[in-house]
Amino acid sequence: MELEEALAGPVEQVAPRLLGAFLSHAGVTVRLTEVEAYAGADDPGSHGYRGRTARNAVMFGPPARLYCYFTYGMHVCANVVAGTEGISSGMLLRAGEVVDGLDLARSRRLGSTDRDLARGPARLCRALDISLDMNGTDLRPGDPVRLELGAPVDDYSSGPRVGLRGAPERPWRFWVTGDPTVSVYRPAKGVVLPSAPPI
DNA sequence: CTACCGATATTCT
DNA sequence: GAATATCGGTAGA
Repeated sequence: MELEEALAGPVEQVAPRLLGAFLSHAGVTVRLTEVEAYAGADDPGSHGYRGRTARNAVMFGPPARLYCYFTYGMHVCANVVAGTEGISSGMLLRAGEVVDGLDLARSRRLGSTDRDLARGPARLCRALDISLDMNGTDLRPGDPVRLELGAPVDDYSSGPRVGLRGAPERPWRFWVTGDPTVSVYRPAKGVVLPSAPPI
């Protein structure tokens, strides 16, 4: 119940609360260092923008569940659903630091340095062995994928989301300031920023 | 470090 | 047919 309460607010306010939280699955635990918020019918960048489909249905469900999707023909990305049931939302888990199960994570990401094990949304899913089968599963203790909030991280930054052509002005990407495991900023093809990338 | 490119499923136009 | 909430490889500075 505690987790649902913490995730009940507006997604752009809840998202920073995920920084420093611990996500565990299949023997690996990651400390989240970077997330992005997506919400509602007025957010063109969100999968829920054009209404409910088979893929995004979980975004419209109750909070504290996992929304997994398949993209670019080969990658799985994971979100935590927040807000209120009936209004689509999701917080994309973009990056984290492996704090437990290091050897397992390495074996799933052969050739990667430790820093890059979960540096990126699809990499994070591979390090944790999160697959599409986990779409819609609960995140409470005792469930296969567990999310535990840590102490709130005060020193975080925000900026435009990665890889979107629509609504780049919404600074709904949040990351732990200065953390080396935060993923590199890759703007969408054709998007030019007015100035240097945010720090 | 940055820049480009190919792989490739699902969704949307 | 085109775009996409991406990654890993290679090339070059």
